[in-house]
Parts: sequence; structure tokens; C-alpha cells
Amino acid sequence: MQSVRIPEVTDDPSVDIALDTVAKGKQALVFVTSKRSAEKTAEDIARKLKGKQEGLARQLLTALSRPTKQCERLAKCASRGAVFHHAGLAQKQRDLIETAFREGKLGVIVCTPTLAYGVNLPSFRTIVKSVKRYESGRGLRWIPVLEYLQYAGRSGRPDFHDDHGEAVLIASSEPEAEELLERYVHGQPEEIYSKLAVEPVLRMHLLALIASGTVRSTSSILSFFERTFWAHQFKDMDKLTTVVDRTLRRLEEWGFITMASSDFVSADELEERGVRPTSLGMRVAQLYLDPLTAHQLILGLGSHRGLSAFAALQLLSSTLEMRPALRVKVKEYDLIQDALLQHHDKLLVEEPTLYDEEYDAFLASVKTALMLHEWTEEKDEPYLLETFDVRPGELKVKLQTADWLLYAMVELCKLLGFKELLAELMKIRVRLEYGVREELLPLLKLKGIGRVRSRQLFAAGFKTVGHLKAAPAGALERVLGEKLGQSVREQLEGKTPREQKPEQQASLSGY
DNA sequence: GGACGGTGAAACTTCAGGTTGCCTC
DNA sequence: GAAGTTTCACCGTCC
Repeated sequence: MQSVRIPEVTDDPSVDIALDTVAKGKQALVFVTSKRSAEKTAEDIARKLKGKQEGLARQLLTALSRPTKQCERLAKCASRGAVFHHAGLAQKQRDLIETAFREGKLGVIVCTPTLAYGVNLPSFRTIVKSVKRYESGRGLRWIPVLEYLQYAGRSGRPDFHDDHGEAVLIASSEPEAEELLERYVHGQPEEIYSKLAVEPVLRMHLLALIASGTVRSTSSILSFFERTFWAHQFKDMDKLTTVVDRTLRRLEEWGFITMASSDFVSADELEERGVRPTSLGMRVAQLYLDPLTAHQLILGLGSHRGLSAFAALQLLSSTLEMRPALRVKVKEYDLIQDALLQHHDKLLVEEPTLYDEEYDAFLASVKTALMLHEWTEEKDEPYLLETFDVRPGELKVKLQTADWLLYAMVELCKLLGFKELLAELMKIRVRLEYGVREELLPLLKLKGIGRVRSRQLFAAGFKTVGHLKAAPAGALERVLGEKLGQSVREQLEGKTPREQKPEQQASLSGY
């Protein structure tokens, strides 16, 4: 076997190989299995590089309205030509990095699996620093061969006239090198398995089939599933029948479907019965909610009539859709317990006892709710990163999902006649979208006015549209600048109203 | 004698990502 | 299970 010597500059071979790649005038992607490791490895590499990418560094630093610690670290690395890349970065930063790498401005990207899927970002070398990843409850696990192949597949840039690429696996010893060679280089990729029989998946598909009228009886349900990949793969309809049966009963219990009573019962087959969606079931299917989530939301919304923003956020934070909820770290226990104590009596979800298995998950939902709530209290990204260890990219994803669930909650309330909750839910939704306190809502009606400017206006004494209309000449311009001040003035005169979502209008019109 | 700083070992803590989902102007 | 971070004990130095 041919061997190549790489100069040893540090005690980390992946750093040395990355540096060697840059020294050859080529680029490298380094794959690691945690965000923290990505950041540290990138810093180790950057420290030894002498790139000059001040422009890129500045762009990365100022991607948010106020830079987080993460932004600062990223910018510092980038200025020398190496960066980290993971789901915690703001989308803008990811885009900047990907473009800069394609343009050859960056020598090295150290990343978690983010760059292995979706993004097409080839490099001369890919370096897989670690092939073991922690899975909760299972300890360290080998990453799948398929994942390794995704990594290795990123090496070589034919567009840049590379005649070959190099994929490097890092081993800590000779025996481990043998094992990696065996397992990953010569190994077979895993089989692909159908996940249809996994309950949440089946729940959704089953309700969708019934709601769309594709199936109307238990027998047509089974004959549908007989033709799926799941049945093809496992050839075990008995198991699927059992799961289908159980799921149907649950959907009926939850009020999403009705089943005609049956005259005959056979022991090992599903009883032949007619199946129809209820109007609630139809809506749940349209909303693409997991029926279990819909059920939990309905229970929660129905349990109390006085709805607090925190309680609503905690309710949605405890659903499957919001997973993974934010893990509560040791040093955060007090913070979470305080929040719990404060909001305890208004919660819509029953608190498990300390000894319950799901207690950790409950605390995680409280932490998630608390984080979202702080966002609606106008806390910014640097604060959320410091306080909850939530990075900007992760915040964005959570906000998106929460927005969708709030919409779903509104729709469910309409259908269930919980009219008194509607206004509050809509208000929370807008507050979450913009990250503002309730007092700013009236100002958000204006185009060009968001979280920051509405706060500026409010601080300057313009608290309502009425105040704005009564503003003396030049006053708005002093707060907002010439152009925007002018635009707001025109909007107030009714020339160019902001396009609005109907929910927003409904929720804002009350002010 | 005590404050301070540096060092290294031990103890402690944490651990990927994503797709679409709704509606609408 | 391992990497990375924090804590702590220990020692030497300086005022």
C-alpha cells in the first residue's frame, strides 16, 4: 500500500492533514460529530493559517443585528481561511461560507453532517475526524456506512479539473485503522428499511388516507398497505394489521374518525367496518399534524380557559413536532425550576412527578417554552445563546415550527368553538414571529417596521397608530430616517398599506 | 506572610440534522 | 465513551 507522510504540526492528525491540504493549494472538508468539536477544530486549524479574508470575516460578524459569541469566533476563524459550519449558524452565514468556499476564499470547512446532505460542496479532500457519535441511551455508536459514503463522496472537484479526490479516515491506532478499512472502505452500506410501521408515521398516513377518502373501510385499508414497501420488505401483514387496528381505535377515541359498528368479529383479522373522517379529523389531516399532537393540543386548549402566552408555548413545546426540545443542562436547573414555579398554576400540560420517566422531557419543554417566551420579551440572539445555549440557527427552526403549531391551534379552536382563546393565540403568534412584547403589536402593521424599529418608535413616544398620525413634521424621520419616515407617513395616509395575513389583521384590529 | 500566577491532573459536562407540514399577498 | 471545559490543588514568585 502506498503511504504518504504529512508534516506533524500539531497533536491532532486531522488538523495536520487539513493544513497540508491548504499548503498544497487545495481545499478540505473536515467532518466531525458535534458542534463543539467543529468549532474547536476550526479554531485549531485557523490558528496555523495565514489567510486574509477580512471582508468575509466582517460579513459573518455582522450577519445578525448584534453579534453573538458564535459570530465572533466564526469571524475570527474566517479571517484566516478556515471556518466551522453546523445547524447553529444563521442561514445568512451558511450561505456566505458556502459561496466563499466555492470561490476558493476558504481553505477548510469543519462541519457536522450539515454539509454531507443537500448542499453540493465538493472539495479536494474530505477528512473524517471521527466515526463515532453519541446517541442518548445507547452510548457511542459507529456512524452508518451510508453516512461515511456521503462524506467521502464530497471529495474531488471535477469542475476544477481535479483528476482525483481524497477521502481520509482518522484512526487512533493500527488495529483501529484495520477496523475502519474493513467497516467503511470495504464494508457494505446498510439496507434501507421502511418506517411505515413506526406509530407516529402510520398514524399520520392512516388519517390522511381516511380523510382524503382513499379508503373507506378496514379491508380497503389493509389492501392499501399490502401494496406498500413495508409489506414488500417484511411480508408480515400480521404485525401491520395489529398496529393498524390499534391506531384506528385511537383515532376513533380522539374523535378524528368514526367506525361503523360491525356484526361479525374474527379473531386474527381486522373486523370489516366502514371508516369515515370527522370534520375535526379532516382538519387535522389537512394541517399535517400528527394526530397524537392534535389530540394533545385539543386536550390542553380545552383544559383551561384563561390562556397565558407561556402556557401556550409550553403546550406546543411538548409535542413531537418540536423535538428535539432543548436539553436542560446541569447549570440551568435552577433557572428552569424558577420558571416552572412562576407559571406552574397556568400550565395546560399536567406536570409529571419527579420520578417519572418523562420528567426530563417535561423540563425540556419548559426550557423550550421559556426560551421562546424570552424571545417574545424582545431578548436578542446573543442573550438567548448565553442563557439557553440556543444558537441563532436553532432558534430559527424552533420559531418556524412553533409558528406552524400556533396556526394549527388557532384552526383547532375555531373548529371546537373555543372562541375566547382565538385572539390570545393569534397575538402570541405575531409576537413570536416578530419577537416583540404585546405593546408593540399596533406598530407592526406598518411596512418596514419590525422588532427593532417598532421599539424605537415606542421609546420615542409613538405607541399607537394614532400617535404616529399626530406626529409633528420631521418627528418620524428623526426616529426612522428620511426614507422610511416618509414611507410610514404615506402608509398612514392610506396610500400603501402593508400586506397582511388575515390572522394578523384579526389579532391587531383589536388595538 | 500573603497575594498572585502558572501548571497539570482530576472532575465534570455534554454530545447531528432535517423535511414538510398551514395560509397568503 | 471521549472530547472539551472547569475546577482545584500545588508550587514558585514577587511584593
